Amino acid sequence: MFQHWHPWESAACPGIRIAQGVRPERRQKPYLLGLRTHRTFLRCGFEWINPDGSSTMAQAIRLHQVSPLKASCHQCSLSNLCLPLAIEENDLDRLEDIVQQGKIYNRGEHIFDQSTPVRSCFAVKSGSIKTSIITEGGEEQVTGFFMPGELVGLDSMSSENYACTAKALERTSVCEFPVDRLEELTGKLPELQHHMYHLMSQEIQNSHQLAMLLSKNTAEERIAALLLSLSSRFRRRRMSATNFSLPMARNDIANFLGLAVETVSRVFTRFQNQGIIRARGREVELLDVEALQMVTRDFARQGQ
Amino acid sequence: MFQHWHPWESAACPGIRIAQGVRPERRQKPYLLGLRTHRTFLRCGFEWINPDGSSTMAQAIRLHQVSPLKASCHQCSLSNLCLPLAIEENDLDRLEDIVQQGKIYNRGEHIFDQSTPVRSCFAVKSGSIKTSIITEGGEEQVTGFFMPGELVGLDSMSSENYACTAKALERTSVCEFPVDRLEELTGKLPELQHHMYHLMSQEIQNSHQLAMLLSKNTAEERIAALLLSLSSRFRRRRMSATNFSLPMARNDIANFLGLAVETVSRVFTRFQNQGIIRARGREVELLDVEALQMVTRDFARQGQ
DNA sequence: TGCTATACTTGATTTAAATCAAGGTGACTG
DNA sequence: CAGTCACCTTGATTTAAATCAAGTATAGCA
Repeated sequence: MFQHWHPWESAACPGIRIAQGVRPERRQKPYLLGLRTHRTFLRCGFEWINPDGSSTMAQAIRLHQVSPLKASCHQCSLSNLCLPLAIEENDLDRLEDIVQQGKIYNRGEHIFDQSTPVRSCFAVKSGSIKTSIITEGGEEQVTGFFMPGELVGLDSMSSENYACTAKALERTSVCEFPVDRLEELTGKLPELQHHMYHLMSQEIQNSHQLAMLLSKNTAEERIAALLLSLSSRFRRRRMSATNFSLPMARNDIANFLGLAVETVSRVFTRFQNQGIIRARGREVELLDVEALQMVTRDFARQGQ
Repeated sequence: MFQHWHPWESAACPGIRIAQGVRPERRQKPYLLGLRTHRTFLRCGFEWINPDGSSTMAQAIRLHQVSPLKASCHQCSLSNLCLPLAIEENDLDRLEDIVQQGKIYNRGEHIFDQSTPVRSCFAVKSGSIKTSIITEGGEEQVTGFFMPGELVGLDSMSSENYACTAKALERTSVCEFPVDRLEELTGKLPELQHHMYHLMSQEIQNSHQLAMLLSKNTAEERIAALLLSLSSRFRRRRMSATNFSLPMARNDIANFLGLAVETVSRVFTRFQNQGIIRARGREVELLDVEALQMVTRDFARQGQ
């Protein structure tokens, strides 16, 4: 059920800072609210919301290392996952003409920021990225995690401004596709256009699956689903499906799945005690994939 | 924050039937679970999952009334909301060539069914539609409500099978756009292609907003947000923004927002007691829009 | 006009998960 | 190598919302 799953996220987001002495009112009957992950006020990447409501810009320190090499989708090991997937060998040159390859971002750096003008969408070449949207109040909702070969920024295609912020979870290199040129090209290559439509509809489906998970599933089910999603995505990339390193912090998992960090931690421990997984920090080993699948499906079973 | 909001749904879904004597296990410590809306087992439209796990097909009784008139986007009152919005007057003929206009569905009828081959996407001409996805277990998650001028089926563009089921919430007429011909046309009309990308990215954003709502907001906040979304969409259609009739049942609202029906009912009552709205059945009057906006934003405020 | 089914409401009780609190762990730094 | 900081874990308590239960409207229909 959750096989085809793109969204996932992570990042020991170093930009996060807790505002001091701020007590957001959430409930009708105020109850001393701490500043929980789940509803964390944070530096928005492009601006920092101060406790008094004012905001100050924070300069993003980026490292735009444009590779001297010409883009070469021909040789890319991800060509069967990424956009080249949809293109004939002979048309690949035309994609290479528009792609800017080799930008590298360090952990925590922003690939693009919410509410800034859209220029490009990006394919992950190595590393991983999380995307999140941030409300006026400074609350964050992680909307997805992206692995090599996946396209980031589809939610902003043909919009004025980016709808989300994309942040590198680790040292990450990306290929950049300027949207206007990409649109132009898809107008000429029907297969590429078809693929873009497909990717975008896929993205909608993923997001609906996430909504479903958030609205109907328990903490255990959500986390099991995420682990399985990661597992299958690692497998597709020829990496171990049972032994991997989470690119994201518990914090990000919690935010993505609509849980508190503590809950995520507890579920990990519970799964560990049940012998379903072994986890030490971000290192995870899935010991019993079937059991995990049972957890995600349990709720869908009728009766016994 | 929730101004640009498409998803919404409804429908006094007459297909819903409660399976007898079935007690799905959801919790670790089983607790006599009833068959709640929130996790309702229902006839999937195309098949009915029996308590014993078997399934029987249910024949959809449709009414394909193809209008004798040729499609005329030129005269359509929705041309400033629908696809024609993106097309030059002179190119409109080409859109009219591919659109099949005038199919009418009665309340509860399916426009298309999840897991059946994709043929077309649909624009609502009058009436309203809800889309939902259904799991193996027969659980439903409403993913969106669609009003006149909005496009249904974008989550299935360029896919093999429909990713969701679309159901008429009331007597509804639609225009049908065969996907293959639409793709072909967008290859020739760059503005139309741009618009399609835009609509689809919009759809992704909507879905992310929904995920955010589900994961971070209280019942009151969710319902206030939905009411405001409906309000603004009615306004855009030149209808009263404060006095309207909900096209969907409480049931659908609950499902869409990840709540139990009882909770929806209680919040409606609470809002009414506070003088924010007046509601009698599906008839709703927004008495204090500002107050509603406060509710949705409250959580986003820092401190007092 | 009453019958029936579905939709909606209200109240009492239970629960999963959030919150608060206070630890531990581990990596980097001066 | 002690100090710092971010991240993670565990326990006790609280809470919003679900569940269960039992109504009351409302609409369609014979």
